[in-house]
Amino acid sequence: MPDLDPVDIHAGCKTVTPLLARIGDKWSILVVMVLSAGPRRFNELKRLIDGISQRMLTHTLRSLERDGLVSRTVFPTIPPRVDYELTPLGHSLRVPVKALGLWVMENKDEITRSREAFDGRED
Amino acid sequence: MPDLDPVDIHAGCKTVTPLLARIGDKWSILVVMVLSAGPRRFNELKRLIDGISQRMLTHTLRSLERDGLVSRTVFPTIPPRVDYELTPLGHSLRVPVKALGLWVMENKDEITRSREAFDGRED
DNA sequence: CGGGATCCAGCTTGATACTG
DNA sequence: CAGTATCAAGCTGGATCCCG
Repeated sequence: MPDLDPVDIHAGCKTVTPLLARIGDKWSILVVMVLSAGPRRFNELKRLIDGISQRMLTHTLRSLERDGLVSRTVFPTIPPRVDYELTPLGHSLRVPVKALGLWVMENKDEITRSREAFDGRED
Repeated sequence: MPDLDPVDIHAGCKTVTPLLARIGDKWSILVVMVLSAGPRRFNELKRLIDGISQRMLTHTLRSLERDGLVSRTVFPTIPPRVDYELTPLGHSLRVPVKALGLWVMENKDEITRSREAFDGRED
């Protein structure tokens, strides 16, 4: 499959890039990976994810929930308890993301060297 | 490989997320995919990539070049001619990106439905 | 032709304070 | 405990003009 048709390329990228942008934001992948071990409560996530603010954790979880990657379960107790868990869709996303992660691990040194070479030849 | 260690997860994500953010920007994937068919000149790319501004094409190409995904060749003719081409590293990136693209194609309907359901239950 | 320089609007992220 | 509200800073992307 040569996929050389510019129209196809555009159509394909317009659907893929938004997802890449979504999971490329500052915290989404981290949240997904932490949740891959099992359900977690809000403050549990906040503790496990070093450096995230309350606001950004809320935002990230809302976005993931909206896309159907994470489910939110409220226990009407006092104090309130809310569990977040990866949906099957969320779990399935880990497969291609891990493939990309593997690519990065295999090539990050080359990328680093390329950057240093590029930055070095600024006269 | 259970990868349940929070430290490992953090370490892994801190290396993967920056790349995701890079190729998740507005134009990078599109440029890479168009270049996968072979080398192109600057204005050729600008014509092929609908809607990109001169500034963003320059920026995107510079970033990709810095990371070693794209090579830049200048022909000292008049008028000047500059060819951009995917490096072997750039070509290899297409594999995991296509895997992610496939995941999106398979699940975009479910994502769309989830979003509509989520937005619908805003009271 | 292939850019660089400048300016600006909008979005993303974070700090902080408050609430049921 | 699990958020919401508000504000501010920084970054991204686009429009426009200029240049060898």
